[in-house]
Amino acid sequence: MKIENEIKGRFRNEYHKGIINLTYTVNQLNYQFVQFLKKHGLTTQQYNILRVLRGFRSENPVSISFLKERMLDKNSDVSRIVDKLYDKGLVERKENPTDRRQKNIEITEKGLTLLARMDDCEKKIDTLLRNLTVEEVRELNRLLDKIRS
Amino acid sequence: MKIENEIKGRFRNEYHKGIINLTYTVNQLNYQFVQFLKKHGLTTQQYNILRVLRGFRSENPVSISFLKERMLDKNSDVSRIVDKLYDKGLVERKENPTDRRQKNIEITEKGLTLLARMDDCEKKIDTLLRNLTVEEVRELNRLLDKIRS
DNA sequence: TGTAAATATATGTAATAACATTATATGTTG
DNA sequence: CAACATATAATGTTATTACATATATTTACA
Repeated sequence: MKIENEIKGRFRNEYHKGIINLTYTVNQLNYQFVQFLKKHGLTTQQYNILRVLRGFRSENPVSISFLKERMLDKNSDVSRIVDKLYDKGLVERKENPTDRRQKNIEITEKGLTLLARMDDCEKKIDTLLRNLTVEEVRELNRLLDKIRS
Repeated sequence: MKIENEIKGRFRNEYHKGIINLTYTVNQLNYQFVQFLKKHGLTTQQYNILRVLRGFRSENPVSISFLKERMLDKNSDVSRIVDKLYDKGLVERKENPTDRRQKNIEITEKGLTLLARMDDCEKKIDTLLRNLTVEEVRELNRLLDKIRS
């Protein structure tokens, strides 16, 4: 549906409509995904961190700031998000012996098992934009990159 | 910058990249705007509600649920957002005599004065997508509408 | 070496969001 | 009209976020 009708708004111009449309669409997509993750007892940020940990588990153990760099929101309170995951037994947290300021964070077996059960989440993510053709998604990515350039 | 480099991520496919790119870009745009509004002591939601109230002030007074329908996030806790605006003297809140379940919310003179001082906010909004041409914004809007269709 | 600066993480706190529940009012239907 | 359903807003509660500050460690360098 056109954004004008969905939020019953009045727009000054195409740029104004664009920014509202972006926000509204992302809110809506995010809501779907949050509900999905909730079934597994995770927040979006917790899920993202688990995935990064799995992605790097064969390499060196990673620090809090390493995780932070990979978060969509650079202000994320990774320390406390990891805390939550630790409480659930999904990650291990040890002092880094070579730099005792840092912590080595690793995903546990329990964490890996949970992610495995959640593989449908990834499928879900890839279907959120299913109404677009590949070319359209490519064009969307180009436009988004340009917005931030 | 390309999204791959900004979040140091690895994407399964164009669709996956698209959803991450959307989220990341909106987060970034939103952050800019939040910092901007903060100077005036308002949150995004408070600002949006004030603008709707100004937009409709010549018509009938509006209810909490009317405001809710016009929020980008349909789950917004409008009751308490209006509370904050009321505490600041920016809105008036009266019982609706024809349906006492409802409240009539109106923007005050003080609220209007604040919005007038904030007109640069609207200019700011219209520049957030300045890197795109009008045609590109139009295409962006088309793609976003299609995502939600 | 001693001291200041920088780095990595954790904590405190107040504001906000998410979700369920409650309170009041109105609408509907037998 | 009584009983129940629905609508509207407010409240309670818990978790999360944002931002500032604290603590511990390492680095730089006079």
